[in-house]
Amino acid sequence: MRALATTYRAQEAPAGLPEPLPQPACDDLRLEQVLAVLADPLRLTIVQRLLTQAERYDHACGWFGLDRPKSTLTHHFKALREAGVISQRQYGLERRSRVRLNDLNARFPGLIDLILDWTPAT
Amino acid sequence: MRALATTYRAQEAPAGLPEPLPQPACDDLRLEQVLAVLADPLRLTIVQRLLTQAERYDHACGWFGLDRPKSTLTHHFKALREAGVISQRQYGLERRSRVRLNDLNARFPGLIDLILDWTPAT
DNA sequence: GTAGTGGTACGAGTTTAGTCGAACTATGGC
DNA sequence: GCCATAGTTCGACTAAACTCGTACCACTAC
Repeated sequence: MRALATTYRAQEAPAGLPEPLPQPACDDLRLEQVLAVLADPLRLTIVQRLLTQAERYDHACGWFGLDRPKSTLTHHFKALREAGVISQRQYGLERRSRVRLNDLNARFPGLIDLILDWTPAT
Repeated sequence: MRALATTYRAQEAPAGLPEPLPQPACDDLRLEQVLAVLADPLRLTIVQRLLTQAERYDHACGWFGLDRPKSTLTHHFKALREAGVISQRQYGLERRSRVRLNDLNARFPGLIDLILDWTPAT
């Protein structure tokens, strides 16, 4: 599965998109915070699915089909965004997420491969 | 600093050493647990120092010069060992630690480089 | 207008993690 | 035996995190 990390295209945001919600700059990403936010299985699932199954540009949190209340999902997506792992843009009603691939590869090379190789506990 | 990860010799334990304290097998290492245990700055410091400054085989926890009570250090070393990041052997009075380099590189390639590249927050 | 949708914000309950003091064990030197 | 040393274990406190219900907001369709 690791080959995906390198073949996964570093998607550039098309022009005219909504601005991303507030997020830490690439230089401000902290390894300990990124690790902490990825230590949760649910968040690891979210990021892995974004990496492997996001065909289009990005996805709203309903797309993941996670069986949790909305307030729980909001909590986890916010944690991922505040740690700098994902960015989110507002599209009318929906708030769509994508992995900050370029920034993560620049700051923490190899991290994406670790996420791709992960398999949830049985 | 990243070059160290590949040049760092994968030390084999000499024969006749004390057995390691109980620790998870290589195949049982869980990424989410390893990330959780590395999300703490103090533990990240411990592992990084073991990787970069351990000249001999391994080191007791007093060697690190960490300004914390012994019970706190015991807690963190135990967390690292139970997550599979370090192994510990009893040498008379001392309990010496080393990073499980071979196992970590086998299961989570690239992780060691992330630890080596880390710089503590100012 | 109303209703439905995608999501946030707040707050509470529960759990987990970090910190540390005090008491304890085990080893080695004398 | 005594004493110092290296570390553990226990318990308590505190802080943080996860979960989730409720209320709320913004937008769209009708």
